[in-house]
Amino acid sequence: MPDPQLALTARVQEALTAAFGPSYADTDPVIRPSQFADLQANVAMSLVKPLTAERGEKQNPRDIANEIAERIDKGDLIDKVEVSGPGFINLTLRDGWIAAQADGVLADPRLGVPAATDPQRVVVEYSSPNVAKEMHVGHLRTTIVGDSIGRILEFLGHDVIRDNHVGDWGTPFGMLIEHLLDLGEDKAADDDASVSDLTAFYQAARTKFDGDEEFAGRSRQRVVSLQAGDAETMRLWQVLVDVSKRYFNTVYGRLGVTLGDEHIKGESFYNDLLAPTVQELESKGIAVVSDGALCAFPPGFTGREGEPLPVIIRKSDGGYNYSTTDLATIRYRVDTEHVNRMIYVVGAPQALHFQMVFAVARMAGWLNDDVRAEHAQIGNVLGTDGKILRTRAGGTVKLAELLDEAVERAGRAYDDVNPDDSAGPAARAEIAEAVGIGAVKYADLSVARDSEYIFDFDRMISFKGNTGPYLQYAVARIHSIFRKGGVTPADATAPITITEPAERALALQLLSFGPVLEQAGETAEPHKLASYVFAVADAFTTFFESCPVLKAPDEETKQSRLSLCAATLRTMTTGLDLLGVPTLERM
RNA sequence: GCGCCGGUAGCUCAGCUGGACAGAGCAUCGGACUUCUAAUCCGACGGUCGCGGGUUCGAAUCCUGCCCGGCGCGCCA
Repeated sequence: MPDPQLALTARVQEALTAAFGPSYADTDPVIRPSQFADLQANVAMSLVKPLTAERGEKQNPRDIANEIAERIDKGDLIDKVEVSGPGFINLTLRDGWIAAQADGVLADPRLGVPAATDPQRVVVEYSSPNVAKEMHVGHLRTTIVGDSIGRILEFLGHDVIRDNHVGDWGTPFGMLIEHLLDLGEDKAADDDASVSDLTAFYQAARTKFDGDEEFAGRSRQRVVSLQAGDAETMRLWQVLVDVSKRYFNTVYGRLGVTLGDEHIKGESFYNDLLAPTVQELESKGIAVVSDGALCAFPPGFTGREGEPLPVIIRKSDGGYNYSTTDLATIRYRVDTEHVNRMIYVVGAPQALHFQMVFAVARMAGWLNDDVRAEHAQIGNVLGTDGKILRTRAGGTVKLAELLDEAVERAGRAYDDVNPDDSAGPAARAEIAEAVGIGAVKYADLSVARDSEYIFDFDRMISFKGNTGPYLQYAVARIHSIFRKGGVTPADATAPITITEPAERALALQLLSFGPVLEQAGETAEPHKLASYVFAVADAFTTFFESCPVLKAPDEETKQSRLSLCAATLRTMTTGLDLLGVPTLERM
């Protein structure tokens, strides 16, 4: 158990029992980070009331703190116990304990992160682009954040089902298929520009649909054929899907995202499940007809005039919509995939939609306390002007172009630092790619996912401060030490000893990887992991400046520091990998 | 009207399982390269935590009422 907070909690609880009796055995000692020690126990103040009642006279928090403090068994865990202020108990850990725990981290393939005791099957739904549409910045965050959530939960030992809920069904496909026919479908099949520029393709279809009655009519007819499963229509539909999949995979590959074809379960997948889902809702009395549409009215949701707000599950024309699909999806995941948790990594504007769909799913009994669904809200991406990010021309920013620019900027930054290009163009290209992509991803992952965030190239690729490049650089410097020293990180297994404050701070930092990951997984918030990796890098650079490794004063110190470097390296690379940020051996 | 997100240092953001003087990065200013990568490090400066009540020994954090910005709200997804 390398987690200092847990270790101290147990130790202080023993003291609480010793001081006040077994009824206090489960009292939370409220161990928190401290500015005056490693950690502090804040329990004394909150015990004033119960102890006053119990003892019949007014108790003083400082006295209570002293009663606890003098009963704390320091053992090999605690170095110092001090009571200060109104009743804070400051706790300083023993250097030897920290070192021993760091040794444990180094020796553990899981870096001291315990595997989940109650592994869950969890669906992470993310990215979810639309077929026949280009991916834009809006997809960036859901893709990157969702991927990291999946990686984190998987590392924690959960059974993660990645789910790319692509928009590959519904009314738009009538016009898309007709437009494809007008262009000549053979053009699409072999990657022709007419479809590879998906945005233009989609917009052209849209324009025709809005302006050409004959085309619009054909399109509506085509939707009916599609819903009916007409073979020729399905074939054309498949052409569009295949082109789009190839395109998605190009973007995913470049982003280093773990999504593949096997994770695609688009809206079309649930087509056959829509009718049975609706039927079940009807038979359970949840769905009723209103204004010709079949609706469910979850309690507590009202519209503009205070009237009950419906979830429409079958339109008055008999067709289904996205609420129907989402409900069928939940039902499928519960009945067939037997999941415990569903995480929807989707934009914040859809909050109301998901609240209502989840409410209906609870009414239907598909969701309950053991089967949870949560909307991991993703805030909008803004430009430096604070408005929704757009190109100068006012269009949506294409993801592929954005990544190109990031890599280009990273390349230029590399040139500034390394003007003679001594490592050669291949190395330059590799570094620029990793730094550019890593910068974009880290910038996205380092802010809380539900807040809007301002996309600013200059900041994310500035190589200073809390950025991807800074972290990659810290990793590269550790690699450099091993290269120069002629040893590999795997060879560093000597025990860690602590003599310098920077060593102590770094080793202590390494012990928190597990608790941080657990928290990030619980709340589906990768930015907590990002903050942690930055803190490790920060502790490392301080160590790097003040504690020479290869030129350490003696051999034992050198070996110890190599071990510390190795543990740091693995913690950082693992942490960055769970964020999906690439690392480099040199840069 | 209802719902969601935000309002914390000049800028970008953490902190919000309540805890001791509110943190980081950038920017600004001042230092550090015969030493393992200076794409670095050390230091200084900088804040009515949107506003008012309430709960508490203690509130940026919890409750409540407002204000400001953004977004969403019957048959598009």
